[in-house]
Amino acid sequence: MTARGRAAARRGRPQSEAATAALMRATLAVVAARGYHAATLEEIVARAGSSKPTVYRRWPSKPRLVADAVRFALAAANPSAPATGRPLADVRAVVGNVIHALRTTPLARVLAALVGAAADEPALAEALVEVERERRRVLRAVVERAGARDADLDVDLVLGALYFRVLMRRMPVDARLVARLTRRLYGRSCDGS
Amino acid sequence: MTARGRAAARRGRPQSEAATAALMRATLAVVAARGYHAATLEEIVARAGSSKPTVYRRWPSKPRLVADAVRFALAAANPSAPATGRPLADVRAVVGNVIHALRTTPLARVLAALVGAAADEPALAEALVEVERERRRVLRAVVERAGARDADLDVDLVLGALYFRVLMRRMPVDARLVARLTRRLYGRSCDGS
DNA sequence: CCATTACGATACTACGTGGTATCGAATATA
DNA sequence: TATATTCGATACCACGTAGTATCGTAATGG
Repeated sequence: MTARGRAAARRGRPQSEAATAALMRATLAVVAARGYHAATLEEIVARAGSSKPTVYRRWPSKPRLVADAVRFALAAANPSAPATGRPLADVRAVVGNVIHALRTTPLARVLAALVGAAADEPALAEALVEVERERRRVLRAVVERAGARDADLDVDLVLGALYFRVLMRRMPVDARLVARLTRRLYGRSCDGS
Repeated sequence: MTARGRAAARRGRPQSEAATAALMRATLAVVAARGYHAATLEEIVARAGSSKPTVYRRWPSKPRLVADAVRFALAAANPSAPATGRPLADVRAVVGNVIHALRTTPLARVLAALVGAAADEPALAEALVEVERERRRVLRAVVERAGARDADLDVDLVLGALYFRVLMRRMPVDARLVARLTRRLYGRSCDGS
């Protein structure tokens, strides 16, 4: 995704993986703080203790840099689905993971930036859909086991409610949403186990 | 919101309301087509058959222009809540209105642009929250009558699922979602009427 | 008819910023 | 040691565009 092909240990100085990781982190932080367009390469590079040429040796453009930074963030915040044998507990765990990521990482603000910039930059639209697909894959598995008749709809409901709060209402997500959501959708008065 | 105060019918040539409306429509169209940042005043003005000075006589900046354009769009697409006496029909009607607006107006793409730019431009964040509040006011009334225990949560679920599809999954909303949503949340197997 | 204000057209300024070129130093292979 | 490639620093260019200034003209009120 970033370095050039692993063709038999090339000659000169190798690319610094530390610099790459620092750039990913700095990109996320600056995009989260300023939004996509107001995030400047200058600030990203300064924060990473790196330089613009180092960026452009890895990524061909700003949108591609940001798109990879988003994938980098997701990989660290989307653990695979648990399977404890208690379906409701699994749902609560996954929903809790999403909420925790939205509360404690810059991912929420970064996604907001992506949603707006996706119209302009195809690379960002692609990254956005990938993020959604990965989240969906994990959540769908547990809501199916919880007895959902229309698992796709349930995923839209759960993720939708969470992102709606963050992106449109612009209010922090509350950890108690885990209980409210699971009770509403899989509570004792309806089906579910 | 745009013209100056109605202080005793001032002297010279009055501001053209036709030009104002044309600018609102053109702003919505261009922001929908290009996103917030790539939407240029030049293109908006050309499309409206107007000029930049005419814009800046009404709004002090681009974000304020776009913010008012969003309010303008919402006013045309958010009818007040019906009260037919049949709660489920009322819910279906309001959800159907939202879906219809998302399908047939540029509002969806405009909101996507707003979500991203809101981090940068306070005026857009304000407009975004206002749009959400108006939608919520209407929808909340009908879901309360439909017997929702936690009306705020239900509004988040319904609007969240719809906007989630549009903003993050980037797929068109389907008119059949009305039935799937209302059945899932207020269907016969649970409470509801 | 005169003063006032808005109109659309056009040219222009000011500024930010993505991206490139060029440096000397560092780190790798052969 | 020679060669290749990366590193961070810095300066620079090219470009787009928000916003302003200045036109001559059109529409209102006094």
